Amino acid sequence: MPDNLVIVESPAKAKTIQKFLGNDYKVMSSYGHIRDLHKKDFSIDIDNGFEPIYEIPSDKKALVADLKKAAKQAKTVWLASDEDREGEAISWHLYEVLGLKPENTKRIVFHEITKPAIVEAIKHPRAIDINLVNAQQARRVLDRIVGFELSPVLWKKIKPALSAGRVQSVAVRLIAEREKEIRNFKSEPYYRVTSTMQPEGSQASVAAELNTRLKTHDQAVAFLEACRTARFTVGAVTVKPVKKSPAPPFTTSTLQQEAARKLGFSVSQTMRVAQSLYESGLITYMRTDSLNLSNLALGAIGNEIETTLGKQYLKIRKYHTTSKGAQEAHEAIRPTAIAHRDIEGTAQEKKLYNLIWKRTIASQMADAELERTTVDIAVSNRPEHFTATGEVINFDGFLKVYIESTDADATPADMHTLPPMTTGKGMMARDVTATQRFTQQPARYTEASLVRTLEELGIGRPSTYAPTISTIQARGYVEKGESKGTKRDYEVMMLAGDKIETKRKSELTGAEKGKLLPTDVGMVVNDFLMQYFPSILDYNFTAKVENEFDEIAEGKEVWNNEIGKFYKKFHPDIEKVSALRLEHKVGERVLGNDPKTGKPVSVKIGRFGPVVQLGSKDDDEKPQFASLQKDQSIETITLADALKLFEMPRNLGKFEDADVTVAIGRFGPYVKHNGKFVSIPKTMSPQSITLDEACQLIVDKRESEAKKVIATFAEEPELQVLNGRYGPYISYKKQNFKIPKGKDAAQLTLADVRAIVADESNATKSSARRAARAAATKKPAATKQPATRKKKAAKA
DNA sequence: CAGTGAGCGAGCTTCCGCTTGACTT
Repeated sequence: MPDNLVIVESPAKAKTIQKFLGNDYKVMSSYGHIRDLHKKDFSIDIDNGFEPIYEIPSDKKALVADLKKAAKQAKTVWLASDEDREGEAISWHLYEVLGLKPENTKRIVFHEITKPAIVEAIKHPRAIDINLVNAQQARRVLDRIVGFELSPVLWKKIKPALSAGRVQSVAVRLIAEREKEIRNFKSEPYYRVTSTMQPEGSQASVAAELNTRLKTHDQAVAFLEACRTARFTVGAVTVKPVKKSPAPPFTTSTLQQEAARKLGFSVSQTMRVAQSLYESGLITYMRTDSLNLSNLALGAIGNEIETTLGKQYLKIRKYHTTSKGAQEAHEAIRPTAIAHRDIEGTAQEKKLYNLIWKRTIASQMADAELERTTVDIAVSNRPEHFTATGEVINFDGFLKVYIESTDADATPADMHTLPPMTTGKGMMARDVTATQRFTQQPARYTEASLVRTLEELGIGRPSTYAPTISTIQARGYVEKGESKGTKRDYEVMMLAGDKIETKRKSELTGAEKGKLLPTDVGMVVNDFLMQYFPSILDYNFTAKVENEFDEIAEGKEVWNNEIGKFYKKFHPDIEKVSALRLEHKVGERVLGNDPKTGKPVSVKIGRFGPVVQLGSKDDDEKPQFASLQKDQSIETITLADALKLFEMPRNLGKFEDADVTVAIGRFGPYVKHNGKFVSIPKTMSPQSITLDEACQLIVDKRESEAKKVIATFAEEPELQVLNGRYGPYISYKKQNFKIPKGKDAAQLTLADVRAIVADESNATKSSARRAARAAATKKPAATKQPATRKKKAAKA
């Protein structure tokens, strides 16, 4: 047993450091925090200075026992967790739990996993910084107080199992407020005027645009009329050098953004792939807010650029973070060996690695030098003028390797040159076009753009961006989905030759895919929290408490006092709001009265989501309830639409002596007959479907069911060849397998099928399991009702 | 992807940050 025990946070890191330190050291990992507040209890002694009550979670007990044993055998224990608030606390918990002694415990830190950095760190040990630890305890206790006092208020006033917290509630607020902006947005039309011109005596064509937008149809027509007889002359020609600089190397949030834009990865997908690259030793740590690259890495990158591209492409740069609250315990995300351009791995791993490689290289490359030419073209009978621009790259610099993407809809940087034009030269307009455009509504958040905004606000940490997005979906506050656009007409007027031609065209506007949309529950919870707890939802709340944590870390404030001050203000609000007696349920909207019965109709959040209610609970008769459909919302539903929901279930009549009923279930409208269900296709509506149509659906379903089983085998009842929506497949113990191309499903023998199952399960085991896991974590977000979902999960 | 289909008076639910692992009834 070596004399020295080194404890780091991550096992992959431990492996690397073990190599650097050799046999005199044993390097182990704590796997993050080893101790925390109890999972289920409040675990804060309010009356006793907010003393936290810690426990070692059951899944960490074996690990802690191992660490304890190793610590006993070592002469010196080196606590090498990260140099930030959380890392310091991890070291402190280790010190306490392992029963270490000051004389044989050393605290060391490094910001990069390189041999020189580790060796240097060993030379400069220090003691645990208890002020920094206390700042972490304050952070932990504050989050627990906010989360565990606020959430029960929501259970009581809105719906069980909801949650609120310093980070997630602000994330929901951003999405909810953006949606309100969009709902209130009034699009204004305007006219954009473009022209294809050609210098006199030349065949070259020049794309030019008018320097102002025209407001109305009449103004656009008047302008085109003027152009009919106008002369066009080149005015000022300006040539300006333009420099472009590369983007800094990746942090967690910029990696998530670029992987979303360039590769279409979700935030959690990016982290999963990055984790596997990290574990294979291919990239540095993937949860970081640092832009720093180690000197060792800079040397290697410089060498790579110089030898493959040439010295003129090299420019070593030091980037400094500007993001709020960055703790910079690691390096930026980079390849561990820059000479490796390509790696072995899955397609996703290759793509993500390639992205990281390019970004890292580009960050140390020379600026691109461009020349931008702007030509003004005067219109003889109008004050406005056209402008044509051209761009030439004189030196491509970093553009040779990497161009950062933007969120704006793909507008490729159209690099083009202009033909020679000098002041005074005449221009011919081949055509002049006025196109009606509309001011654009604000864009909804994507996962990645939400992460960017949270980071800008200093809310959340690299390790929590992906989990936060999962949480707000799992709670049903937000859904990832498409918003159907609306069709909009616009006009295009074109002057060609002597004629002005007007065309009407139409486009789809506001259609978005993969965007984060607030649900009714999300909206109601946000409104509620904004009304009663605005200080917690304040975008600056985190920044403010971070300042206090900094004071604690510097030893200027005592953490218990700071939490005490907060609690004194916060807790009475909780008491007050819990005791409120509200006339209507939170978020309830009264739509009017049912014309038939005169009873009131209202919409609100029920136990299982948004419902419409007919009648009041004070009536003699019990009120009737019906769930809102997926595309309906509490805020926008009309009385007429709400009343329609009560028409379900409808009894259409009898078929083969059994009732045929129509209803709307979790997965849309369906026909029920004799205990069997058939989905109603989108082309029909549950309100208008006839008995004949319904019977047809039932018969069709029977037919496809009959065709479903292609082959079964007496020897293996669980093995079947079935006909699915996407063609024939093999089903075996709840798993499905593709049938290889070129084989006739009906002709397969038992041996064939067994071979396919054996082969497929061997070949795709890891990826299939990974996919299953992804689906399992994703599902809760997609379905609407938590209660039924849980039952299912338990069964499965 | 391979098939699902309710209830609105049981119970329990929840935070943020560190880190990876993964029973077979």
